[in-house]
Amino acid sequence: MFGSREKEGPFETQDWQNHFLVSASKQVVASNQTSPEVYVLCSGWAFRFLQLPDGRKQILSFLLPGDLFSARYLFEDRFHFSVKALTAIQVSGMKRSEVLTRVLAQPVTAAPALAKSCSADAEASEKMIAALGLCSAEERIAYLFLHLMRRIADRNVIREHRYAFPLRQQHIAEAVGLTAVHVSRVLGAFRDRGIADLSNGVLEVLNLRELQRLGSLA
Amino acid sequence: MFGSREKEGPFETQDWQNHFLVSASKQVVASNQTSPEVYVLCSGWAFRFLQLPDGRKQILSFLLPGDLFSARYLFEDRFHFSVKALTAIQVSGMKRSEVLTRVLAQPVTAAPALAKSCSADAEASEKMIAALGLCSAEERIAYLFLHLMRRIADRNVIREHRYAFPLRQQHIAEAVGLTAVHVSRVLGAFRDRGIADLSNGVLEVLNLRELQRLGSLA
DNA sequence: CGAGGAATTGATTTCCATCAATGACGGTGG
DNA sequence: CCACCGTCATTGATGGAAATCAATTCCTCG
Repeated sequence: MFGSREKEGPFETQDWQNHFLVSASKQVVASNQTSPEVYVLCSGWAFRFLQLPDGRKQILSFLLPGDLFSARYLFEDRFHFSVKALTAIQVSGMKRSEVLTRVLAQPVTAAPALAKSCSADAEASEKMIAALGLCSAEERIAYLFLHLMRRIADRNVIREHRYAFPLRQQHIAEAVGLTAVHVSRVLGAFRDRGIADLSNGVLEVLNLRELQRLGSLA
Repeated sequence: MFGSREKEGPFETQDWQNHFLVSASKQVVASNQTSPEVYVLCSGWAFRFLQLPDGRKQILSFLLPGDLFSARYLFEDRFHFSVKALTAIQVSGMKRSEVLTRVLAQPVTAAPALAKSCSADAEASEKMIAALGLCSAEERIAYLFLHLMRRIADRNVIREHRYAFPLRQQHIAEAVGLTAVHVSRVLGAFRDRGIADLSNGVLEVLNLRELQRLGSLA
């Protein structure tokens, strides 16, 4: 595992902590893999996904800086998904046993924080189920944009409705259950209708109201 | 809330515990509702769902006897989904504060159990995302059948590949993102091809291999 | 017996997939 | 510097899976 990760000496600061770099498009963890560490994404974008034996791939969620790969893996050592770097990323791995000891020593403060993280993940998953089960192509893509915009805005200051957005159309397709060709058509329609423009890794929102009307799910 | 639940005297055994009955098709909790209690399904089937303002409805999961409405709601008092009884059911409500106190008093034993429950929920949600994003109508329905069969088999002894299965075709449709009409056609095809027969609330599996080939997702 | 929900079946339409060709870049090496 | 290449995006033509519309049958239950 981590076959192609690039370790850097200066990051090895503690025996229970472990930083490394992964370049864009490289896989970070594989489904079914076990690991004595839990991971946090420190910089860049990544995504979690499932892959079927026949090659079909479903992106489950995108990971942004600060995200745990998944909060629930504090108590489980086998991954049930794979993770791939979207951009070049920095990852921090921490010994599970160490983290667990610290968490269990402070249950009253740690438990709600963990629960909150799990709960947010679960809520996002369930909203995605609704989007996939109920919504049209346009609605799904609008939903994905709004969901990611909110998460980005929670971390960064956004100017002029412009968001750094390193997704290829193929990633959007794999996240919302469409083909890349159809994603291209929908994005073209969004541009033509003055709703949003995703080009060159930047998402520019031209008509937030309309985007919300399509993708709010609320 | 619980506007139409039927409370029964004999069940009021403790001040922090609270049993009641809900008849088929009645809603048990509403999205956005808060509650000082956490709930366990004691008998019958129910389902969790999201509903959009325009009326579209997505079933998130089915609840079987023994299921918590959702493990993560130990730490949160606002539901992010609604629950409806599929059959007549018995529900047990327990004071959240009471349960929480007991859990936090025994973090080393309770935390992994809770985590396991959350993890199972999350894994199921993510597999459903993959099914909706990647699979055909036949594959999705086969997946739903296999998933529920496994959960039923964990609780009951199953004879001759026959499972009590109180779902209407409309429920299947709302769970896997299809219309009831199309579900009818697929179920008809399953019968014609000797794969499975769902009639009168009983699912009979005629060719498990083929059902697994369609719906295993593995 | 009649009423209403559930399932089935047929006809048609719609949305998205598929197949295929082209253009726009950005890097690479001669 | 520019020909070459691979990746990504776009666009058109066609096909297919599931939705929609509509009619009929089958139950169950009052």
